[in-house]
Amino acid sequence: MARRSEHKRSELTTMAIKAAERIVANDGLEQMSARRIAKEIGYAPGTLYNLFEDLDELALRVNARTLDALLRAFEEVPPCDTPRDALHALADSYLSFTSDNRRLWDALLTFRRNKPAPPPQWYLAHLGKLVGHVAEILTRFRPTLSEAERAYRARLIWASIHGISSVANAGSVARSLVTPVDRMVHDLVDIHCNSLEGR
Amino acid sequence: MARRSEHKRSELTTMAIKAAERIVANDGLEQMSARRIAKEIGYAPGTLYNLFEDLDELALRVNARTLDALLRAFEEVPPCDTPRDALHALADSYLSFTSDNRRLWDALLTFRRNKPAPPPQWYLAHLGKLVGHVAEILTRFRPTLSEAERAYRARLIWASIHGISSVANAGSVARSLVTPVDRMVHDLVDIHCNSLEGR
DNA sequence: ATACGAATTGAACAACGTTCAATATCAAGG
DNA sequence: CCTTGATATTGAACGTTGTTCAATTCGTAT
Repeated sequence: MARRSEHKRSELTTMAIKAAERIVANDGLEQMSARRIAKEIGYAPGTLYNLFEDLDELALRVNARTLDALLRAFEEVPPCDTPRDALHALADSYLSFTSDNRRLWDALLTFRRNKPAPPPQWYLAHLGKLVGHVAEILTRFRPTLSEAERAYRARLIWASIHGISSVANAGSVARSLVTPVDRMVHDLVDIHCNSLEGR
Repeated sequence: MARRSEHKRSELTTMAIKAAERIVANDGLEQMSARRIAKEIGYAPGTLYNLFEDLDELALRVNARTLDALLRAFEEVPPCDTPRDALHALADSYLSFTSDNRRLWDALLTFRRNKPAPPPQWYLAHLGKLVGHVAEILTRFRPTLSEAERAYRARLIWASIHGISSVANAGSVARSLVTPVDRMVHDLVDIHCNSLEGR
C-alpha cells in the first residue's frame, strides 16, 4: 500500500522527527525506537528507512532542533550593562534551558553514532554560533584581543561551563560532585570574568 | 555440566571482569556483550548471571578498576614546591591518564545503568578521594579556608577540568570546541590558581 | 486503459540482555 | 563405594532492538 496522497514526503519527515522528539522529551533517548516512532505516526517501521538513512540520522535531526531552541533562547537574552552581567545572563539562560529540557539535552550529550563518522558541518556551525555569543561579549571585556585569542577564550569559557553542566545533567559518574550547579556555574563565570578584567 | 574444580567462584569473577575490561579497552563499551565475555572466558553466557546481577554490575566493576587506576596515578604524582605546580601536575596526570586509557575512560563517562539506581557508595567514595587530592592542595593556597569552602572549591576545580576533558574525550557534540585540550586545561588551572591567590 | 516508477508494508535476520528447565558435577553421609 | 542433595553450568528460548528487502499497492504519465 502506498499512501502518497495522505502526506507528502516532507510532511512525513517532520512528522517522524516530531514524534521522535516527543518520545525523547517524555521518556528519554533510549525509548526512541523505530517501531515506536512508526506506530506514533501510523506507518510501518520500514517507511522510516525511506525517509532517513538510519535511526542515527533521525536522532541527529532531533538534536538539531534542540540546538536550535537553545540558540533561540540565547538570542532572547536581554542586553546587559556590563559584560559580566551579560555573561551571567547567558550562563543562566543556558542552565535554565538545560533543566527545562532535561531529556532533550541529555539526548544531545549522550547520543553516539553507531558507525563512527565526523559530525555534520551544520552541527559544528550551530556550536560555532553558540560560542559566538560568548565571543561577542568578550569584545566588551577586552576590545584589543585578537580574533583568534578571543575565539579561544570563548571556547574555554563555554567548554568549562558546558562541562560542569553536562556532568551535572548526565546520569553519569560525577553528578554528586557538581552540586549545587547553579552556584558552581555562577562562581566559574565570575572567575573567568575576573581573569578577563586584567589581573 | 558444572565445572566447580576448574575455577572457584572468585577466580571466575575476576576472569570475567578482566575479560570485560580487555574488550572495553580494545573495542569500546558497546562491544562488551554477555556472549562475547562468555566466549573469552570459555563459559556459557548464563554463567555470568550466576556471578553478577546484570551486565550493568559487570560494567560497574570494570569502571571501578579504572577509577582505581586513576587514583593510583594521582598518588604517584611527585610533590611540588608550589601549590600551583602541584595543581598543574595533578591536571597533567589526569589528562595523560585519560588519553592513555581512552576507551576505558570513555566507558566510565558514558555508562548508564539500564534500571535507574543510585550510584553505589564505593563509587562516591572513589570520587571523594579524587577530589580530596585537589582539596589537599587548596590548604596550601589558603590555609584559613573552612573545610566546607575548601571542599566546594575543590569540586569546582575538579568538575570544570573533568568537564572539559570529558567533552573532549567523549565522541559527543562539542569535541571540536575543546582543542587543544592540553592548553585549555592548563589555562583553566591557571585561572583557578589566580583566583585562589587573592585577586 | 495500461504500464511504469515509487512508496509502503511486514515478515525476516542477526544481535542483544536475560531467564530457566535440564543437566552435570561436587561434597558429604551412610 | 554409593547415594543423596546442593549447586554450577548449560544452551535453548523469549522479547527486544536496528535494518533489509521481496512483494504489494498506489499515483501518474502515456
